[in-house]
Formats: sequence, C-alpha cells, structure tokens
Amino acid sequence: MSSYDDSDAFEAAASSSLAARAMSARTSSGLTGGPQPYLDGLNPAQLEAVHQLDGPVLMLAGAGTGKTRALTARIAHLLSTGHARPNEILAVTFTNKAAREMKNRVGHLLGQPAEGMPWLGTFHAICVKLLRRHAELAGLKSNFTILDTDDQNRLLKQLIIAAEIDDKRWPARALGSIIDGWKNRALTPEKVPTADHGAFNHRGVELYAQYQTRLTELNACDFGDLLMHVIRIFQENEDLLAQYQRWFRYILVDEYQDTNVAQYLWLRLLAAGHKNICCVGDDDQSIYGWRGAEVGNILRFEKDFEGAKVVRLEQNYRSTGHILAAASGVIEGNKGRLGKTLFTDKEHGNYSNTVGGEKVRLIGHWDGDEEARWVGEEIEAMGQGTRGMDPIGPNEIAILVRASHQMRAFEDRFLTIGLPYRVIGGPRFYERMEIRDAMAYFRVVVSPDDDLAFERIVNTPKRGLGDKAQQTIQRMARSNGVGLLEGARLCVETQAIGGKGGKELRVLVDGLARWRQMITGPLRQVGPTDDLIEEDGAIKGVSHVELAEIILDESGYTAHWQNDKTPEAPGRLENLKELVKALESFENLQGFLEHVSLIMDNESDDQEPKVTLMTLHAAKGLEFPAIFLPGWEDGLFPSQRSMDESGITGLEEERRLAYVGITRAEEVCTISFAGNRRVYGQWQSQMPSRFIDELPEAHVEVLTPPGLYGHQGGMSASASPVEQTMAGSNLHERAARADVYNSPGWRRLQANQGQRGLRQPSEAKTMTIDAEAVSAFSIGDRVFHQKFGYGEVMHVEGDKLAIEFDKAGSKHVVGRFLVAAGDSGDVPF
DNA sequence: GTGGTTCATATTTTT
DNA sequence: TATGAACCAC
Repeated sequence: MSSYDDSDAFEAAASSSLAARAMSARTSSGLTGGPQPYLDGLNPAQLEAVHQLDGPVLMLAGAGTGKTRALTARIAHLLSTGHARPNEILAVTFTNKAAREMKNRVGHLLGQPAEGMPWLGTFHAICVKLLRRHAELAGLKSNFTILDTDDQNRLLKQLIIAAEIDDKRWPARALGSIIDGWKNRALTPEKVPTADHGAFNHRGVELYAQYQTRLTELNACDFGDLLMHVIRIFQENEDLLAQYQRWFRYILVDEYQDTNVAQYLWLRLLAAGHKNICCVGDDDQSIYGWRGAEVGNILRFEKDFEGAKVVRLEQNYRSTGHILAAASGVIEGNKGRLGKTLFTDKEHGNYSNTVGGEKVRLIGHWDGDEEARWVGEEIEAMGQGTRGMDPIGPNEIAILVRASHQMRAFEDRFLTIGLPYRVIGGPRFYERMEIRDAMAYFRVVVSPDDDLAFERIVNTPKRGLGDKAQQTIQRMARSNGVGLLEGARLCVETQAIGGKGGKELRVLVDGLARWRQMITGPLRQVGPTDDLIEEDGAIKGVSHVELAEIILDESGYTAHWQNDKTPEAPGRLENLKELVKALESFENLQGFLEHVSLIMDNESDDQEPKVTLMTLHAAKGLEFPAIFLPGWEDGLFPSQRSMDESGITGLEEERRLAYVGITRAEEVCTISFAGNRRVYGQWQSQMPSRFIDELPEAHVEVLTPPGLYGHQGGMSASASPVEQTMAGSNLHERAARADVYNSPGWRRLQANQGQRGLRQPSEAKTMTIDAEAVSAFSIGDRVFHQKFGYGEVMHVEGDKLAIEFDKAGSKHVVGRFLVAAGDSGDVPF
C-alpha cells in the first residue's frame, strides 16, 4: 500500500501554485526589453526551461504539466531574441503529429507561420533529409526508396528461403524484429555482439549482412537504416559532422524517454559542438521499451551531458487531486525513477462540484461482457449527468485498454445499444492494400529500379503473369544485371514470355515508360493548378495529380476495383480517391512518395460526438474529461507476457502504462476488472490487477453496480454493505466482494470447489476452469443458466456442455455458467 | 488463379 | 474463439 499522504500534496499544491503565479507575473514583465507574449502565463519552472538556453538541459515534464507549451515557448524565445535563426534549430519529435503541432504552435506564438524551420521534424524525416544530401557516403543514390515493414518482410523471406531455412519455423517477421532490434542499438552486422549470434537459429547475423547488401543493391533502406546510415556517415566523415555541429546551434528533443540507442548516439554526435541540447521527457511515461526505447537515456542524462541542468515541471494543469494522487500512488511502486511530485490546484472539476474532484472509481464485474455493458450504461448515464456531475458527452469520454482485442466486447456492446464510438489505431490509411498497390505504381514510375514495387504490381490487377512468368522476368533481369522492369522489357522484346501474359506485359512496360516520360520530360510541375501546356508548347505535361489518375486508370487498377463486387470495393475506390486528393498538397510525385513513406497518420474528421476507444499506448499525450480503464486483471494488465519476457523491467513498464492511463483523465477516472474473461476461447478466472492494490485507498471509491447479478426478489443479500465493510483493507477485495466474488454464482462455485478440497477464493490464482469443476454435471442433469433458463445436459466435452434448454433451444455452454437445477439455495447467478 | 480447407497463432506500434 | 496465412485441388 502506498504511503502517499494527500494533505501534504494539497498543501504543496496550494503554496507552490501561489508562488507560481506570483513569480510568473514578475518574470514575464519583460527581462529582455522587447515584448515576449510567448512567455505569458508560464509558471516559474516553465520559465526556467525557456530561459536556460545554453548548455544541456533536461526538462522533466510530468503528465499534463505543459511541456509542449514550454518547449514551443523556448523555440519562440530562441528565435525572437536572435539566439538562433530558424534553420539553426534542430527540433526532433517522434511522430509527425507532434512535429506538426509544434510547428503550428511556434508559428502561433510568434504571430507568423513558422515556415523556415527546416530542421523541425521526426528523427526519421530529418535523417531522410540528411541522407538524401549525402547518400553516396552510405553507398546509396540520393533517390533511394524507403521500405516499410511489408517490403522488409518480403525481402527477408526471399533471403530466408534462399538460405534454405524453413520459413515456417523461422518466419521473416521474427528475423525482421531481430534486425530492427539491432538497428535500434545502432549495430551493423559486424558489430552485433557474440551474445546475440545465436539469434534466428544462429543464422541471424549472416542474414542481416545479406539483407543489408540486398538493400544497397536495391538502392533502398528501411526505417532503422535512416538513423544508422546517418550515424555512420557522421562517424566516418569528421568534417561533415563538424559542419552540422556548427550549424545546429540549438537542439531540442521531445519525448526523450522514448529514444533508443541509435537516436541517442545520433543526438550526442550532433550536440557535441555547441552542447546546447534540451531534452524533454518523463521517465514515468516511458512505455515503448519493447520497441527499443531506453529509459536509461533519460535516467543517465546528467552523466551523459556534462554540466546538465535539470528543470522539473511539476504543476499539473490537467487532472483533479484524487486522480493525480492515485496515479502517483501507483507509479511510486517503481524503482529508479528521477522522481517528480505532481501537484494541482484544480480543486473543482468542470463536471463535478466535489472538492478535489471525484475520487477514482473502482468496480469489479463478473465477466468481460458485464464490464462492457456496465461501461455502456455508465456512459449513457454520464451523458445525462449523474451523481451531482454535469453531463459528460461521448466526445469527452475515452476507454483505454491494454490490448486491442479487449475493444471487441465494447464495440459489440456499443453497437447493440447504438452508442457512437470511434476506434483509434488499427490499420492505417497508408497500410491498406489498395493504397500500397497504387503507391507501388507511383514508385515504379518514379524509380524504375524499384524491384519490390514492381513485383507488387506486375500482376496486380491480374495480367496472367503468374509464378512462371515472374520467374522468367527474374532470370532475365539477373542474367543481364538489370532491374526487374528492364528485365521485363527484355522479356517482351525477346518474346521470352509469350501469349496473353506477354501481350499484357508489353502494355504494362510501355505504360510505365510513357508515364515516366510524363514526369521526367522538360516539364516542371509546380502545383496542381498549373497549366497543362509547357512553355515551349512542345510537350503536353500533366500535373502530378492528373498523372496519378492516368496511371491508376490506364494500368487498369481502378477498373480492377470497379469490377470487384466484394463489399469492400467501394470503400477501396473511395480510399484511392482520397489518395489522389492527398497528392494535391505536394509538389510532385517524388515529394509525395517521400513523405508518405514517413507519414502514417490518419486523422478522420468526423463531426458526430463519439466515445473514443483505444489502447493505452495510443492514448499517451491525450487527455479526456472522463476515462475508463477496463480489464485491470493480473495477466492482462500487467500483461503476463511482458512480465515473462522482461521480468521486473517489464512489470515496471506496465506500471508506467497504468500511470499514463490514469493521468489521461481530467475529471473522472473509472477503473474496472472482471472476475472471468475469455482468453483464446477459454474461460479463465482472473485475479484483479496488482496495480489495483497500489491505488491509495483515500482517493478511491469502490462502486457497486445495482442489482446486476440476479438478486431478484431479495433472495440474496450478498452485495450488502455489511460485507463490504467487513472486507479487509485491501481495495480489490472490497471491490470484488462488492459484486463479483460475492455473487451467488461465485459463491456456489467456491462451494463446489470447497467440497473437492480446491482453492479458496482469496488464493485463487488465474486458473483455467478445469474439467473437475465441470464434472459436477453429467448427461441428463437438469441445469439452470442465467440467460437461457432451465435445460438438460445432452453432452459433456471438457468444460463445454451441450444443453437442450427448455425455452432457448440447444446451446453450447461453459460449465462455469451453469448450476444444477434441483439445488436448494440462491437463485443462480 | 481461385476457392476452400487446414493450421498455427494469439500485446503494446511509430517511422 | 477467431483470424489470417498457406497449401492443395480444381
């Protein structure tokens, strides 16, 4: 149990925030003479972060403490005081969304569009820019293509098969993630430590080396390479590095806790010149360890960058006191934190009149469906305004789950009750099949040597070019030392491929050549509105937008989907239209392809208020008035797999995830768990999450759902407050006793198990319902089910029973949900 | 090439 | 359970 003491926190909150206001008033009244509106309203810590321009600075910014605000103000300050020109600031983010937001906000602060900050972007975007300039130093041409995971896997698969490895037992995806892991640590094949040589059946390193060779041959690189190549170029070309070190006078890094080793090395190289590096982050929100992020980077900052100043942003502007206190209580369970104590002066919520806001609410349910149903009802109730709260609309509510499969129960439920919802995450626009196909066409047109793209489109739509024809093309290309497209052209010329396929291939090859001419001629397209006739009038040019349309039409790709009568086809055509529309904001196809390989976001702009459903990971950086955190059960959250794979480190990352989840809430935070959940089709009994026990009791209110478990006719008084009070001090027991474990069904189960000398409820670790518990039933038994009523057991198979119900007909039911019908006692369930 | 079948498999996800 | 990939038969 946490030792968090709220009275201290509130006192600290009150006094510091007063001081904050006083000081901010003083400081912002102009130190530097000129007007500095961008400093308005900053608190002392934020101001310090803005003013501490020289030398290394670590801005430790807790959840909701206005770090983006401080970061953008810092940039505005650098620019408006003349410390740096826009192109002398290197500002790095992880996502395009963050980069865009920063650009907008800086522009806003300065009262003018922040154009001319060429080095504000994601690690990857900036690396692409650097790599295009100096590609030859990495053995590439400057028009190299960037492979996505899909391309990467196909390439790896080819290599695996060529190495005569069974790609069933050793799948390409696995190799891909191993290689990614090495690249995250900036390890070239030669530098992979011997400890890792056993990877991928001892063939990993060898395949990694081959893969790199292939990439160079293809004039391509994957995401990891973008960083790695630039690091190597810098390491091997001191002059060039020195030039950039001089150039970037000030470096800013957002979400520093998410950096991996490669990114850290990259930053350290560039910062070694002026040493003006400002990293912003929160060690407590490091949740991407599994993809290479090193919390160590932020923990070590002061050692890595000598003379570093650490500025802590601790005033939280987002959440109410109870929510903050609950989050703090949980995160305190982690060792080796840099330590921050967040405080708030948000005494009243916008939606609740309670001082300090609503307590964090905790509730247990019988199973996952019950949980979803309750959340649905609660959301509807919130819309009406419940328990002294003002109404909270769907737009202000989010449900954050640990794993995306949890979303399903909610989607099902919300569809049933007609509650509008949106899912964040899932397949992104640029990952959809039709988009990737279309882009592959563009890629081949722009770079005829892009073999991977050619492979993708050569028989899409179907041109009668099956495996055999494609192998012929491969052979032709290889024996002539040319790319696949050129190989295909030779096949056409020499009639190596005849018949229908040959004809079609000729059309394709000719088409590609023609389309290519449309972009590589003497034309320059500036924008989609440009006239179609070139200045010399000789060649009719088309804008890249029109060219895209021409390519899709003439290749037969559009027709392919028009003729497709599957229900998805119209949607796909819609997406293609959107793709073409997206082209308009780029100058040309190349520019588009370049950005698209790095841009993966997909903001939909719908109007209707909807409840948001997403993973905890996706929620980082967001905030909502009301948050639901379902599925807090050991094994699900914290995830068993995390704990198995990474032990205590994994558990701590899960705990940070819990912290991130709670701190997304501004006003109301509701945590819930279910006593039973179906995992891979098997019903499992679940223990409440250990994180629930870490919530400080003083800030938690245990809810009891009214009459959910068939307490009809007052036959069972089991959910009575009496039992709640007699519960131990431990929160989950209280929540559990309030309903799940106290439901007649649970007690009956316990009773059944008790007779057999099985475990007691409090010791019940996650256990699969075993046949023994079920074997209470045999064929011919009369049983009762909560939903289906009375019936007769027709068949027993493991934990599954076939029941012929009197009213509901025959069903397959898990034994857990049945009670023997003749039994005396409670109404079942 | 398609369609049906079997089989394995099963967090978190950006670039 | 349920989804996707891969294989086989036509």
